[in-house]
Amino acid sequence: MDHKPVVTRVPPSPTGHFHIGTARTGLFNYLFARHHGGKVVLRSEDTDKARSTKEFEKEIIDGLHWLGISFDNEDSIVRQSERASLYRSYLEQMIADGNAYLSEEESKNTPGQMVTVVRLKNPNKVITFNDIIRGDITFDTTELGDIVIARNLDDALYHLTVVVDDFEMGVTHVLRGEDHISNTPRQILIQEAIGAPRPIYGHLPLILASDRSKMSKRHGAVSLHEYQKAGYTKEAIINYLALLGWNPGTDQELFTLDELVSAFDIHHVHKGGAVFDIKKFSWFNREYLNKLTEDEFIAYITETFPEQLSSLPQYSEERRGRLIPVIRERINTRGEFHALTEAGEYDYIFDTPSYEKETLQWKNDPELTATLPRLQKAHELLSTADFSSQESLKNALWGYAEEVGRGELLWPLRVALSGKKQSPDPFTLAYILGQEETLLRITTAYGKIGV
RNA sequence: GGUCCUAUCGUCUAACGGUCAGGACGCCAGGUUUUCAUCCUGGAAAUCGGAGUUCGAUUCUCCGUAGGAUCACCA
Repeated sequence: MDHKPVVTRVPPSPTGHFHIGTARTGLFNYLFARHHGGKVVLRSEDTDKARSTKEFEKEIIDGLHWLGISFDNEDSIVRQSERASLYRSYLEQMIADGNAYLSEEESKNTPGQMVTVVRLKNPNKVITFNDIIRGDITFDTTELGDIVIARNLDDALYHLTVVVDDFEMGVTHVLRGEDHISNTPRQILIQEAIGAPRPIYGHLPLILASDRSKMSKRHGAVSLHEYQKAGYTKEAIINYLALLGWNPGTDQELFTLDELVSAFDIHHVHKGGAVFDIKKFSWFNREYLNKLTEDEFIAYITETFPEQLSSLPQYSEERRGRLIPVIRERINTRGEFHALTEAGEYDYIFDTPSYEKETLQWKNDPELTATLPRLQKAHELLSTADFSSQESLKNALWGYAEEVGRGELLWPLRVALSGKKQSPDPFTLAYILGQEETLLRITTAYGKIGV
């Protein structure tokens, strides 16, 4: 029975690439707000002038948009770097009220230099706040001391800006990473000092690396861009991220963003951290790739790296086009597609394969020459076959294959066409290669066997 | 180390105090027209430990243990 409309916020700090964890926290704020018919506001926490950049800010905002996460202040995104005078007025009021004071001391950043920082006058009390995910959490703030809330009147620090902005922007629910739990008591102290109401807090479990520590660069890819580049679709990313630390209470696993909005229930958020499992993530990606039409799939493959297809020789557009669906069947991501073609896995489609003639021998045959008549018969059948589809080719050969033995015919035929022991089935191969090349390779095969 | 948080298959997770502890990913086996892949079927796989409350604890309480987060003039 919430009477106040819900307002959540996503406050990235543009001091680095768009972290996957930031994306998830943003997603949860979005889902919660939209589920309750409320608002989500975006705020750039760029008070650290030394580390914040416009480029990072753009990357993060673009990333959020790419994922489909929209905000209610799209045209007036709040930048803390532009609100110094607002923070100054709060600082002055706090000092006037005796809740903060100017303190002249040696700079921690540049030792030897004296500076005048603003410190909060800590009332030294025990604070208990209710976390919608974890229940009551109690801290004794005494040990915090008089925390520094601004480098000077015009240079406010994180804790102050967060509290002021959440208040000014009417934020009702603060959903953030578990790593902020210990920041909460000091922010509550500031709230009380400026007379701001306490929002409802909810601390989300962290995304963990496989060693169960907070996922960071040293564990590998952490930025959204890296996954985007590897070919993870936004649908898969949203879906997988939503299910890390949250469950719908049913067995459903595949969700669109809109479905997540209606299914989202903050009470189904877990307390323990969740290990990021790239295997399951890839499975989600594959699920979404499977929904693509062939044209969409080709667009997907060439989306960010048109040159990826160039690892497949250009000279045979036709074979390339027929090969793509075959590769599609065995990849989860664009990156895997790239790896396969780069590794030359399908070179035999474009270049005459080289192989030892012994490879042509079917395991049940006593000697290699046994395959000779079958290849000749296959050649004969294929000379008049309809090459317009895999099915028609299968029809052309199947009767004979049944008669002489499937493996007896199909095995040498595969090797003749691919030069490999592992490949798509011969019908598919023949279809991709086309009649002329198919017949040529069969001829080459029995030429190898010689007589 | 102080403070805080957490604890169900390898991983993500489900289970009004009463279930054969369920699902998914992955893995293994078998099958689906010859190999790989796909697909289908099946299988192995978990309640951190110890007390207590209770007729009955995965579930509630306490104590351990383990893991994590955080201890800035970063955010």
